Amino acid sequence: MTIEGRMASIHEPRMHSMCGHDPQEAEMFRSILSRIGDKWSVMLVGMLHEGPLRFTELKQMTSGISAKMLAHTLRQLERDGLVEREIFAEIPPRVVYRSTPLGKSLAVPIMAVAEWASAHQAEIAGNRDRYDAVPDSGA
Amino acid sequence: MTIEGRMASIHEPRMHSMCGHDPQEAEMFRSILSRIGDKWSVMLVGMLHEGPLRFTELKQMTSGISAKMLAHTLRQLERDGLVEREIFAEIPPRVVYRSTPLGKSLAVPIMAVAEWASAHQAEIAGNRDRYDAVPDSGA
DNA sequence: CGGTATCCCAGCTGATACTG
DNA sequence: CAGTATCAGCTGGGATACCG
Repeated sequence: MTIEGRMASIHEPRMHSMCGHDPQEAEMFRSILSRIGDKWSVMLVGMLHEGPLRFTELKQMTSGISAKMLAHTLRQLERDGLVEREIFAEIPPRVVYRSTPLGKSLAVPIMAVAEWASAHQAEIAGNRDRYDAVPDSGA
Repeated sequence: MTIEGRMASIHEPRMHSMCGHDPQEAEMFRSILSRIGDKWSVMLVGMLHEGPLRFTELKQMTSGISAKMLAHTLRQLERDGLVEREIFAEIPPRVVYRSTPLGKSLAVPIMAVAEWASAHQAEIAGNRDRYDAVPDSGA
């Protein structure tokens, strides 16, 4: 093994070592990634990272989401321990969602990915257009 | 606004400002996130970040993936400009996939998320078990 | 080896209507 | 306000068979 190889193995995380172990761990790993990547989770974690919000506020900020999916996604995030739900016994009812410490810790790498997506969306849109326009690269 | 609040607004990215602008940009943003979060993309980007691999190697390393989904996911990543495909006109055929600079740039935040997932999988598994076991938090 | 074509089902998602 | 219930459509993704 080269010096560079050894240094890489010390400093850089390796994807293979994260998901290759046993099938159960790999499934857990993937289930977390797919939770992160589903249609609304990232956006909701990002929203709640900035402060607690109620159901309707989240619905208004997250344009396009239906009440059903908002409730469903929040239940998933709550199940994973990423958000907390607080119900106020009032009329009209008030429910506030807030990020847990675990949720906040996820928000850090999440926001890095979101920043990447934001920074490269024009480039990716261009790549997609070029790919879709050309039947194959050589012709 | 507090000092902390002002510093946060300068230094921290805000999710709302990334996806709230116009619907088209928001859709692009979400399409990138869902690409990142789909069942296999993250794993493949991670694998290829460590070096070029051929189709069969990827298939073997990424346990559980079908040929169909491997091909499909690689096409998507190629379309986005995240991976490159090189075909060698040999018998038997050989096709090598490698990460592009754009793909490598994505690998950085991707690996951070993957590390987070790896580090917290036990905690999340525990949270899920507890959530599933208890009908409601008070009872 | 490195795919594609086809079939098929589970589950995600939206729309609508209803409730405490 | 903050949901749930139900129906229905679409898509993701696996199994299998086949091709260059």
